[in-house]
Amino acid sequence: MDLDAVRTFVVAADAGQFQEAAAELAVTQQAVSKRIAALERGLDVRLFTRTARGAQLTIDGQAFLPHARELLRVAERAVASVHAARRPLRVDVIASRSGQSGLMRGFHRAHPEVDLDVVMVFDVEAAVGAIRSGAIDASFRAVAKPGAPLPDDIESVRVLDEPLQLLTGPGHALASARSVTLAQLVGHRIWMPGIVPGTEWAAYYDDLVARFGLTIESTGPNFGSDALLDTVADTPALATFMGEHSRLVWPTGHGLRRIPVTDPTPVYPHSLLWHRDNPHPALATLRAHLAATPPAVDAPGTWTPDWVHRR
Amino acid sequence: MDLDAVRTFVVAADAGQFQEAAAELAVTQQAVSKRIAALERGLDVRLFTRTARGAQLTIDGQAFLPHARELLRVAERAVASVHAARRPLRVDVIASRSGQSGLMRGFHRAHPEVDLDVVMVFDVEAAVGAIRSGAIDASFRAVAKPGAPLPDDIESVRVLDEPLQLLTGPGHALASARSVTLAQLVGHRIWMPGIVPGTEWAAYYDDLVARFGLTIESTGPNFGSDALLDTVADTPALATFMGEHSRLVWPTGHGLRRIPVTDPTPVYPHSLLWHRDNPHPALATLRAHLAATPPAVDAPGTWTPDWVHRR
DNA sequence: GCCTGGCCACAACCATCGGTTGTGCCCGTA
DNA sequence: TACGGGCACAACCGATGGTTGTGGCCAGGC
Repeated sequence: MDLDAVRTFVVAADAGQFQEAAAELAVTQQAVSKRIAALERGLDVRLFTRTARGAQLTIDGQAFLPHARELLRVAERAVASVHAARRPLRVDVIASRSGQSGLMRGFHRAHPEVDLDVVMVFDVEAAVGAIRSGAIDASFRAVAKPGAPLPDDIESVRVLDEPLQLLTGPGHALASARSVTLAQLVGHRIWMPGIVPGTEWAAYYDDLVARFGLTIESTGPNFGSDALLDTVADTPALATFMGEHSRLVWPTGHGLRRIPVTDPTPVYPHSLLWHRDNPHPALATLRAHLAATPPAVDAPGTWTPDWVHRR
Repeated sequence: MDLDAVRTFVVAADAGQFQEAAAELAVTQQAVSKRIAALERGLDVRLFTRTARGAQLTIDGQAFLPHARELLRVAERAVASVHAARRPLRVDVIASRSGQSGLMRGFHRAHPEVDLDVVMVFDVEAAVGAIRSGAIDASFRAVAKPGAPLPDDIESVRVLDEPLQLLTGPGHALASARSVTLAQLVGHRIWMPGIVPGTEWAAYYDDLVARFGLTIESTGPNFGSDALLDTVADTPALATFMGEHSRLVWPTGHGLRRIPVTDPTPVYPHSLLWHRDNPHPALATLRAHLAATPPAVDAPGTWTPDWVHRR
């Protein structure tokens, strides 16, 4: 299937004849004829009945036409998604299934007319670089990590404090607890593979460890959340942290438990970052939406690192 | 933009390297490299960063990826729409904006999972032929026209009586009437361009004329409903009939009036036609849906031609 | 009833494209 | 430092898709 052939088909169907379609496409009538013939050969179906006064759609052609138009629409949007001018709002998130994705879903429900592209860059440093270069329009990140304040041209606002929960298998010592305090976690092994030193998320957990004396291991390669959950479920001595709003593919029959953490509740501080001069209209819409659904940040009984930007 | 290149892009993005993508696509690594390079050239953007250990998506590549997947999905559905096996349910309607379209919208709301293709064939005779050949699965038509009973292998059921309304411009003698009787219409000129002798809709209006002594002119070419509405709006001596449920693009500022017709109310009898042996599962769903929303047909005070199939 | 005009398909020809093989460069690792 | 894995470039070649030229078919007019 060739998109040029599909476009030719649509034009010919609208024109009702190959000749006019050829003129519109600035090719010869014979070229149109060959394109349509090739499309028909590829689909193994007749799309037009050729008459002396033009070409008329067959029933199959009629059925195919709206799909062809849709195909061209989607192709156009695909091209637009990588073209700087009038492209969808491009937002970076820390993980596709983590807390800010909920915010984005809410935004999409409230403003379905806004086109969105979601990407993931490495860390807040890369995000800031991408925002400054115009590669992305906004980023949900924790800011700023120690010793690296945000540049002047990057603005940010706290939008969500996401409580961390303890995730354990059924055999874990704390598996049956309704909730646990941070003090209770001292001495337990908490496993979070994939933490990369130097990133803002690593800094967050470093601070958490230093402040409350926890034991967090980030050894071993990160094989994805499925493998992580499998391991935690099968290893009574291991637990892990997980954002309250994260939507994982929840394995059934593993007996996994999500346990709230209290006294205080560690919360991951998501901020929205954007460039001061970014003119994308949808960025203003997103900011207005987030401002209109005021987040509960720095609530009593919650903990964030000292270096987190306050409102 | 070449769909093969898009497919290659998706496979390479999933694989994380060109080599593996090449194996999966049964081409050489060099071919993959060239396809991706061509796609990047066409989009004027870099989609991968090439490393010694594979190829990684750029931010643009990440943004493009879901659009590429969507593109392939739509292409697949487009191909399926003309392939006999497991294609969408293909339904013929008499006009895209007439009454049965409302039924189809209701069906689509109730069963959004059912894929539909809507086509228009010439008349009930062509529809029966298309149903018997398998070109379409069902048809909304008035059956049967005089002297042409339905063949045994075609089944039908009345699904909707659509009242006809009078459509006039603001200067028409009946423009301010709340309703009109058929007897009142005698002597008025009713213009319905595009009626083709020999079709079932022509037979319907022929019967209407013969029974109530109306004057219906079908002279002149049919330039579409827009032109019809324009003419009716500007010509005080002209009116036309229109189905109560038809959804036209309603021109504003023309002062067009829709006036119910009574004593009796002429109704257009839509039936669903299908082939006795058609195994398409969605056809059963459609029939069940229509049966579950029982139509009011042959209601008191309505008129249909004698030759219309009764329940 | 024949001629004419409009429209599409087939044939021949040719440039471009997209595939292959062969090879070189780069980078992470033993 | 040598090695291996992965990607890009070059040369080559068949397939593809464009063009021009031509013929057939059908509808409408003389």
